[in-house]
Amino acid sequence: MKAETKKGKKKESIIKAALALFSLNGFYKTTIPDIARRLGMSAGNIYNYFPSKDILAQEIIKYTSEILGHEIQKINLQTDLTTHQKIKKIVEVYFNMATQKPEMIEYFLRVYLSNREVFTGECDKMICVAGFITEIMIFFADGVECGELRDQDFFSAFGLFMGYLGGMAFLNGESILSRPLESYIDEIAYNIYHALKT
Amino acid sequence: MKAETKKGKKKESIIKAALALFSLNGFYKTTIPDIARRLGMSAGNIYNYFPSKDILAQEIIKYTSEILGHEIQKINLQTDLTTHQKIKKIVEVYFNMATQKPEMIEYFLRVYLSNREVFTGECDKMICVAGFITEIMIFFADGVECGELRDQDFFSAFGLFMGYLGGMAFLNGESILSRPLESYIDEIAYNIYHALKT
Amino acid sequence: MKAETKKGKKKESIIKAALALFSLNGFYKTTIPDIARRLGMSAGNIYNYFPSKDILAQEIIKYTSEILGHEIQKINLQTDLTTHQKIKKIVEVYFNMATQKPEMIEYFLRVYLSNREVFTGECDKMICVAGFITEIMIFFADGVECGELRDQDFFSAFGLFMGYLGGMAFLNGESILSRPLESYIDEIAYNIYHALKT
Amino acid sequence: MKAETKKGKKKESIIKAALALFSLNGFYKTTIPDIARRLGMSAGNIYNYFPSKDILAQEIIKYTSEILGHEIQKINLQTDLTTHQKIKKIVEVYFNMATQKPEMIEYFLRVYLSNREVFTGECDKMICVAGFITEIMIFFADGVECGELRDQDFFSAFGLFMGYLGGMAFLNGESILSRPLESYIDEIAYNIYHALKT
DNA sequence: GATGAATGAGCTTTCATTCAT
DNA sequence: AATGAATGAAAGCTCATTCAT
Repeated sequence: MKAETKKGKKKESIIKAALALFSLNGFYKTTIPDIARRLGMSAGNIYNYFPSKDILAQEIIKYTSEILGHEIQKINLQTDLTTHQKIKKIVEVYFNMATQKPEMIEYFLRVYLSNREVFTGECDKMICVAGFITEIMIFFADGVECGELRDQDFFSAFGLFMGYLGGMAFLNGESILSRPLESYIDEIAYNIYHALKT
Repeated sequence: MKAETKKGKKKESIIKAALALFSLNGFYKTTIPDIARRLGMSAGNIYNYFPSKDILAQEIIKYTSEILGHEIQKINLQTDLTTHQKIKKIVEVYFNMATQKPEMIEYFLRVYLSNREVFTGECDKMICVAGFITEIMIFFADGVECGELRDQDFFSAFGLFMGYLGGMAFLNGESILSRPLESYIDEIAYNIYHALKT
Repeated sequence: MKAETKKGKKKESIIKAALALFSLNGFYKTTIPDIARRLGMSAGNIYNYFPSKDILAQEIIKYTSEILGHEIQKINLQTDLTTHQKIKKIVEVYFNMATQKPEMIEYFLRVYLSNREVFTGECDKMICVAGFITEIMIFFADGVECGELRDQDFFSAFGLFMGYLGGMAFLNGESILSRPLESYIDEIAYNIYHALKT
Repeated sequence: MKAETKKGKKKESIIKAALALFSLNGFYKTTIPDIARRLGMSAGNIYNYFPSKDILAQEIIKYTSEILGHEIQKINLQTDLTTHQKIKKIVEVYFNMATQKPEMIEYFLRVYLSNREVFTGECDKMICVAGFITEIMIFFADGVECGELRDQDFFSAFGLFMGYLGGMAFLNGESILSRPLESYIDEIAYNIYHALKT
């Protein structure tokens, strides 16, 4: 994503607009004209930047995965933290996003995870979110290495982590939780830690 | 669902066909003619049983939620089991479904959780899956009462449980897991138990 | 319309129900099931009495025309009345119908006059309302004969009479008139009389 | 109706085609594909100009009302004419239209007056034909002011005028009249004048 | 690059009518 | 006579995508 070039900048603005709309209204309920309108450009012109709606959706998930991955990476780099503290930080970052800039997480949950038929080809088998998954892998490997986490199948831990956080974000989005999402951080971090610790 | 009447039987057969197709291809990629074709009936006739595609989708989630709820209920009624054993049973039931009759769980994950705009009205705020949620609530309350589970916010426990299982089912559906889903039962039950225990 | 036979009675009840619905919602916005529902019978059964929706509509106009014609006939038979008085009576009858049992007049205006494609075959060229037209003809001929009305082309008089009354009924139906329809009787009878008198 | 712009021109061409078809075959018997076919364009494209069939029908009545209103206005502006002469002119204009370009008048009679459910919202209560009605109002007020017409309820006069002309146009359309429509001009103008004069 | 009119395929839904029961 | 499930044809409308300008 050479956001420096003019073309790169425009692509990113389209990605942002489409991300907002897709996450809010769903992939199929968002039309290309909708996206164009939000940007004040013509529908046809979007095709000068992305060859199809599907490809646009794929680019969005890559973009989103990169940004979320970066956030986890920042935590992974803080080597002075205990694993429990890292877990808390990750939950915190995730929940803050879910409440303050919910588009990315909603996109994950409601567009990427559901409309599998859209994310084929280059995006098969979660390749397009590899950046994000890798950072979770690193977090987990670190925890295992320093003896704080049990050495188990990675996906077993990954499913717990991401399923749990996603589930809570969903419940929050549905206004079902009795308290603000952020107030759950401590107990959820506690639960995750106790599930995974040695 | 008076499946005894002729009309009830037909309704159920439509529900089953639609469930299979929706869970496989998504709500918007499945057309009413698709469903009709699978049943060998005309598209128009489906409207003699369900007034709209949306309503059909809502009836399906009710149907599914009832069946899944029953499965959990059966476990809840086995009072001789420890909470850890119950957790294992629930995971087992869930994973068996996910591999053997994946439609229901896939429907939950890919249709119900994602296409929120479809589940409005009568189905707002997860009302249509209340049957299922209630059973999980009972499981949790029992565990707390007998002292095996920590008394925490229900949704905190619910999100863990369902997010985790859903996450694993998803990874399995994407053929990402390195082992068969069932082989994860023990370690996942272990993780959940340690996350929630006192 | 042998209303005495069982079949005749049922036919009439269908006609009445259909008349009410067609005049209220229009021919194309009224469905056969709508009519059946209003009668508490099945849609299919209606076809045991009328071979098609179009034919039903045609039978209705004949039925209506007969009844309206009878009303005019009653006035024609009152030989003691002056033509001006007869005009007043006709206007009165018409407006009373338009306010108290508006179905027939609305049917005339909004179904019969507009959906010409429905009234073909047997009903071409207003044959089906001949009964009514004939009575107006008689009224006019009488008026001419007794020297009160100018002898002009019948349709010139007929158009005035019926167009005028229909127009007023329409305006009334649209709630556009500033006063109740009945309050117009005198001035309208006056206008008609002065238009047609010798 | 900015007919100058390209889009305006196209809109007008759609209006004209739809007007012709609606007036000939009725609103419900005319399909969007019918209209498109007549224009050699695709059905979908019509929706780039009018958001729905109903709205299209409403635009047509506005368009028609404006044109008919203009014709009356021209007569109103001829201050040298007596009221009787004006009436004759109006009848003449109306009948000429009815025979030479019958779409507009047929549209009035068979689409606008009958399919009330289509002309809701912006078009409620004859708002969309206000332009035309206003000119008739002016004609009537002028006639009253100069002492030639009796001062009565406007709708009483309006109903006479328009009901009469509409009725004759209808009879003509049904090929029921014994003579060409234009041949009735004099006697009808006479009738109207004598109905309304002081 | 940018526009937006145009297309065409496809969708949900409706409904008169038929027909087995 | 009566039912109502079933059909099939068609309608209105949407939208990703193309392309002339």
